[in-house]
Amino acid sequence: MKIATFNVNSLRARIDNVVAWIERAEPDVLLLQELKCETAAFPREPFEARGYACAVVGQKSWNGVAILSRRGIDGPVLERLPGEPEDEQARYVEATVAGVRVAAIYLPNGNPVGTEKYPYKLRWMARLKAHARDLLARGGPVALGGDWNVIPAAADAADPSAWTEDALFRPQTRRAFREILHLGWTDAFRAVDARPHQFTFWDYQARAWERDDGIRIDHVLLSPAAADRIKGAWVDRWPRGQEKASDHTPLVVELADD
DNA sequence: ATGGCTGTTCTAAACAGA
Repeated sequence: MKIATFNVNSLRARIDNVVAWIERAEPDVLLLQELKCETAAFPREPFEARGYACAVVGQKSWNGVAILSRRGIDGPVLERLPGEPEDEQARYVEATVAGVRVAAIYLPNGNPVGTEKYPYKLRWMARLKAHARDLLARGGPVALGGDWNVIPAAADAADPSAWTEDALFRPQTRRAFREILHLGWTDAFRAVDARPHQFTFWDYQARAWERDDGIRIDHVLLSPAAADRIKGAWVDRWPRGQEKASDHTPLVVELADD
């Protein structure tokens, strides 16, 4: 089963790119972030026509996440991360696909540090940690995939010195990410690929893509029962080189079928 | 560097992203 995560930076602006990539890569499950559209405006037709069921949590203008699956979607569908009921931002959706519990997450960016945005990011990570512990307690295969907005280590940035005070790389951010890993999760990409500088995001500015000046911030974390089934994990750089590309590119994780 | 791009939007001399 191929599970992919892709921050599309507006699905309506990117629909041709996303459909072209699906036809090329044929993921079984696609976790989308930054839909930038309301749930009712989600373009289901091109996906359903290709056999994908859709679980969508959208929001006007910003955020928005979805799970697309060509192996069906089973409930219960969880449409928000527990722990802060007043949080209205569309950043979490979780459902079951072929016996695997999968979540699409869009973790807050947190910049600029020094505003309310950074504490919100840290609270969101604490909520995710608590929920990740509950998910592990169930014992089954789980994949938490998405735009984590975390650079885990210096090897995950072309120029780590440029990110030292950034919300994506501050020690507090990396510590919160490690706390989740240490519950028993596996960074699927790092489990199979030790090479530095394997990026999933390149800024639109300053010819960052052409200079390979990127960061690795899109991740799939696997529970032990899922990690035992890893067949491969790779970054697919093809979409980032296309016209009208998102600033992110997909990460794909392949799990052995039961 | 109040820089650099790209998207959505109360079409902005704005705001957010990362």
